[in-house]
Amino acid sequence: MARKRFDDSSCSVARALNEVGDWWSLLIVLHAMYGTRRFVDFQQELGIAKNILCDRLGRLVDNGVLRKVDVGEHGSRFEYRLTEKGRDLFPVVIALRQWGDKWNPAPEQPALNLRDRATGRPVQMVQVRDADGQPLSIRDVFMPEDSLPEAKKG
Amino acid sequence: MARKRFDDSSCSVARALNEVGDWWSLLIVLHAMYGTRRFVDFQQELGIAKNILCDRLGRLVDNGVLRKVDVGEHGSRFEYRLTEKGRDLFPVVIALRQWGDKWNPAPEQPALNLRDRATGRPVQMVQVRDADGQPLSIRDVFMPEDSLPEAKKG
DNA sequence: TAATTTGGTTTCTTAAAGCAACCTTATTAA
DNA sequence: TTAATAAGGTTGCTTTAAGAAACCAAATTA
Repeated sequence: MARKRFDDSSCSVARALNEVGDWWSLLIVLHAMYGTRRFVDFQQELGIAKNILCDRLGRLVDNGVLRKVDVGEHGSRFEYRLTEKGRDLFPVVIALRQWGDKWNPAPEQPALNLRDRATGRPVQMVQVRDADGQPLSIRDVFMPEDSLPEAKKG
Repeated sequence: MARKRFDDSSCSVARALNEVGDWWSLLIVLHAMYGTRRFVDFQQELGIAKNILCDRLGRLVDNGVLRKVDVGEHGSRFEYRLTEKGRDLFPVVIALRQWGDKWNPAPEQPALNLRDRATGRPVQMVQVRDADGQPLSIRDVFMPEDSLPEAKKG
C-alpha cells in the first residue's frame, strides 16, 4: 500500500482521515457505538483479521478514540470503550449511515431506525444548519479566504 | 493491501465506506466541494499520484458521486463535478471537519469557518437531533432490534 | 488436569499505493 | 510553422500494508 500519511497536513479533514479514515477504523467505532467492547466480538462481527484488528484498536487507543480498560481483575480480559473523542464521531457515523441508506439501500435491509430514547421518536437527518437551525446545502454557504485549503490560497 | 470489499455487506455504513471510505476519495469530494474540478488541480492540491487519482475519479464517477463533463468542445478537457449524491456528502464532510478541528486542531490553522451565504453567519455544529431539533448524544438514542447489524441479532 | 477462551504475535502471500517515465491530443509561444 | 507546454492519462516497477493461518501464553471453565 505504501500509504501517504496526513499527520502534518494543514487540513483537519486530512488529519481526521488519518485517524479514522481507513477501511476498518470507522467500522470499529460504529460497532463500538452499537455496544461492542471485546476483541473477539469486534473480530467476529467485522470479519477482520486479528492482526489488523490489533493494529487498528491500538491505533484508535493511541489517538484517544478508544480507551483500553482492564476488566476481569488480573489481566487478559480487556474492553475497548469509546472516549468522549470517540463518541463525538456520532454525527459523522450517523450522517454516513443516512447517506448510505439513501443512496445505496440494501433491498432486504431496513434503513437506520435510530430513535430518541426519551420520546421514542426517530431522529432527524443529519444536516448542516444555519444559526436559526435551517438546513443548508453546499450552495448556501461560503468559506472566508482564511479557511480555504493551502493550495487554493496563493 | 488485498482489501476486503464491502459491496454486499448488509451494513450501509460498510457499503458507504466502500465508495468513499478510502484514503483519497473523501478528500477528493472535499476539494470538489471547495470548488476544484480539474484533474491537474486535484493532483496538485492533494499531492496524489496520477494513476491513483485516475482510479479514484473513475470510481467516484462509476459510483455516481462525481460526473465527468467534457469541456473545451473537442475533447481532452474535462471537469469532474459533484452529483446530487456527491453533494449529499456535505454533512458527512463538514461533521468530519468539525471533529478534526475540535480534536486535532492545527496550531497555526484556523478552524472551519463556514458561513451562511444569505446572512453571513457561521453554521452550527453538525449534530444528530431529535424530532424537535434538540441535539442528541449517543446515550440519548436507541436502535430497535431490526436495525442492529447482522452479527448482533442471533 | 485438560480444554477452551481471550488477546495477541509471527510468518507468508497477495495486492494496492506511490513514483517515475512515457504517450496522445490541444493549446500557446517563438 | 514549428517547438514547447499543458491536460489527462497509461504502463511498469518498487515498496508496503492487508489478509490468512499458524502459533502462543495467561486465565478461565469443565
